[in-house]
Amino acid sequence: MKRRRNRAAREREILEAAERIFGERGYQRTSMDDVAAEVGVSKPLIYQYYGSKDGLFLACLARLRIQLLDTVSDAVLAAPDAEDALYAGFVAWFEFLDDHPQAWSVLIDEGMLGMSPAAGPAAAATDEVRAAFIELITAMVRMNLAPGRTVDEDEIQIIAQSISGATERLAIWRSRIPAPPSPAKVARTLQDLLWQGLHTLRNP
Amino acid sequence: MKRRRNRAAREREILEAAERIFGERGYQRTSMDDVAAEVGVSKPLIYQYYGSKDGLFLACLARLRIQLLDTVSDAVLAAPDAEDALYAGFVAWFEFLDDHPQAWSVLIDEGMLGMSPAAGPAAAATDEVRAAFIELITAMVRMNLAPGRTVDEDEIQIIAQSISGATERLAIWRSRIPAPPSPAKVARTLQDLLWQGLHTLRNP
DNA sequence: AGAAGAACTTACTCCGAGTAAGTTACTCAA
DNA sequence: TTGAGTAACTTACTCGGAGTAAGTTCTTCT
Repeated sequence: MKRRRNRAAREREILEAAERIFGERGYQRTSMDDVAAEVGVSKPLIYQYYGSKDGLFLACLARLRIQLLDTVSDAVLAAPDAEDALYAGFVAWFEFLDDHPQAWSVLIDEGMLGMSPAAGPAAAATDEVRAAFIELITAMVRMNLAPGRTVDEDEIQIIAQSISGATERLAIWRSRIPAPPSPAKVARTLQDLLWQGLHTLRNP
Repeated sequence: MKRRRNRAAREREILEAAERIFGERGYQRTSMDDVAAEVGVSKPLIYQYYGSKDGLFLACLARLRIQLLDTVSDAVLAAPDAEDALYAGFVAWFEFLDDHPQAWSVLIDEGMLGMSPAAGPAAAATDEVRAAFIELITAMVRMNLAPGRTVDEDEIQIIAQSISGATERLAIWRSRIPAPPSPAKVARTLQDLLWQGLHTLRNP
């Protein structure tokens, strides 16, 4: 006869198992029965706590998102100036993903880059994660822009979206090749690529 | 009593219906029965011709990929110099996607950006599409690099991946906002952002 | 002790991918 | 022009996984 636990503890236990299994097999290949079996609990209990498969996945995503966003934000805020902030943000991003490979799997597996507009509630939450990053990037872009220049909102958005897309794709690329360049190397190349442009944007 | 058609004609008919329905509802929300009903044929026939849902989706993707890649390649090759090639490629990319919204849906809905590493055969084919673009971008990056500078392979890859990611994310962003900036505007901003950096990359 | 509610399970339904085994229309050789 | 052979097509399933109805058992608190 198995010992019962209170709800909060069980939820945590389920979440940890889900994070691990989603990380290993991806969203599609993970069944709720798998998670239930891993925790040693029956499926309906998970439904009671998380509502649906999407709900469970979202809960995993939320945790990881907070960790990642905090890590990057902290690095950015700790930087002495605008140029360093951008670089530090890049480094923090790639290092976090190196250090949390399973987190990464969850984030990309139709969590972060499965940007499918019509692919269920998970996609919506994913957009929320990304929106937070875009906001952070937008702030940095503003700080980095040539002083005294007027640059319109569209341009800032275009740049922020580009940087977001670039870092996401780079992360995926790095995770799939045998000997990826170091976070510092990637961050520096990105920095070199963008720095000049950010300071010399023509007016519209 | 329904008229039978030969295989090639039927395959084309199925492919067109699939492209439309996948475009409207996305991969997940489309069932093989839906497609079969749309064509007015039974499900096993589709399985006979395309093997699986992934197979059908892949076939759609292949067609679209060829169109998109051709369009962008043509624009790039027609440009008079390296700087224009990059710009022309960007414009062609965004214009194509504006003109083929349903194609676009298929491409991103875990087709192009549903980059899920473990999300089935479709993901693998998607990588193939992207690889072709990366190759094209790599060639352009080489042409655009500061003459006389030695830049290592890693750096070129990093830059190409960044540009690929940036354009993909920009495409998604544009498709989701009410009044997106014109292809020309986006292309020019990207060009301005990258041009300086490409020509002043430090050596490693 | 025993009532009340939280934690948990059994035993389903339903839907969609994929398939086995057959049936019907077309075609071409005699 | 007919019937053998084959390509086109269908009916009627299986199977697995998401989600649920209706309970049962443990725990706590008076």
